Amino acid sequence: MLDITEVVRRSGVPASTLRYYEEKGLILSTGRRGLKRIFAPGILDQLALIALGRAAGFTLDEIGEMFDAGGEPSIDRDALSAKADELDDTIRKLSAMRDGLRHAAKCPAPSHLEC
Amino acid sequence: MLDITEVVRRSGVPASTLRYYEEKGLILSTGRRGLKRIFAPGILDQLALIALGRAAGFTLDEIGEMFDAGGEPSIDRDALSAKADELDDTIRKLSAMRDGLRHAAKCPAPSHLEC
DNA sequence: CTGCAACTTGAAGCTGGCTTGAGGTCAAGG
DNA sequence: CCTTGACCTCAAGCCAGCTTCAAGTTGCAG
Repeated sequence: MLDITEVVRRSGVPASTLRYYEEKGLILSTGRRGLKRIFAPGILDQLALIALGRAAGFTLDEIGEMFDAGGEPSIDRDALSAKADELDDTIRKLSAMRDGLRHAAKCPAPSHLEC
Repeated sequence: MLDITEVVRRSGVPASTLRYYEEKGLILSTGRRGLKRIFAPGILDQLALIALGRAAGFTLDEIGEMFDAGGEPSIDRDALSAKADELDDTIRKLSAMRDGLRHAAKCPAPSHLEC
């Protein structure tokens, strides 16, 4: 069991954000020591997952639909695989962009037109 | 040459957004017909590029640094390849997440713990 | 020449995702 | 037992990225 200070230290996520996520129902604190929130160790993976989802362009609400407050994937398998497909699409586009950038970075032609 | 109405129709990007992008210096209108902005045909690719960048998690300002208002990649090749590396990293993470989602969607175990 | 629909501008407003601030509460050290 | 300081709550504020609104042009149909 980790108190909030420890979670902040280990995850790098600010306490204000943890409270905000809890309020939104994305995470769950398992109790209090005095005033301080206490979290289960799994919170760390869960926060990593949320960060990942954000990087993937999902909103907090969408992430909330994909995983319950305990970090378990949603029961709605269809929704999950739809999100996976969305991700696949995003990944393909980003790969194209990355290749484009790398080419632009290397290509010695003064203007891109001359390639 | 396309007038703004045509650009809206073909790109799906609202006029208000086009004006906003122009104000920010991300795109350039090449003139006016009466009041109406006129754009070069390349604007369509450029808008696609901006959408891509946004999906990749770049801010409008970052996108503005990667490409000039004409849509040509920035001269700063180091910056471009740095962005490409960032993208690579993002892509790796998203792939991991996609695989996780797909697994969760398929795995028949009642709880994820039992895998 | 008149009307009017479609554009224009500039400013204000909205949403998502947090952060900040004022004022309160607790537990641990001295 | 009392101070201290880290946490608490609740409300307000902030930034990015747009959208909306009021009021003003303009080209074109009739």
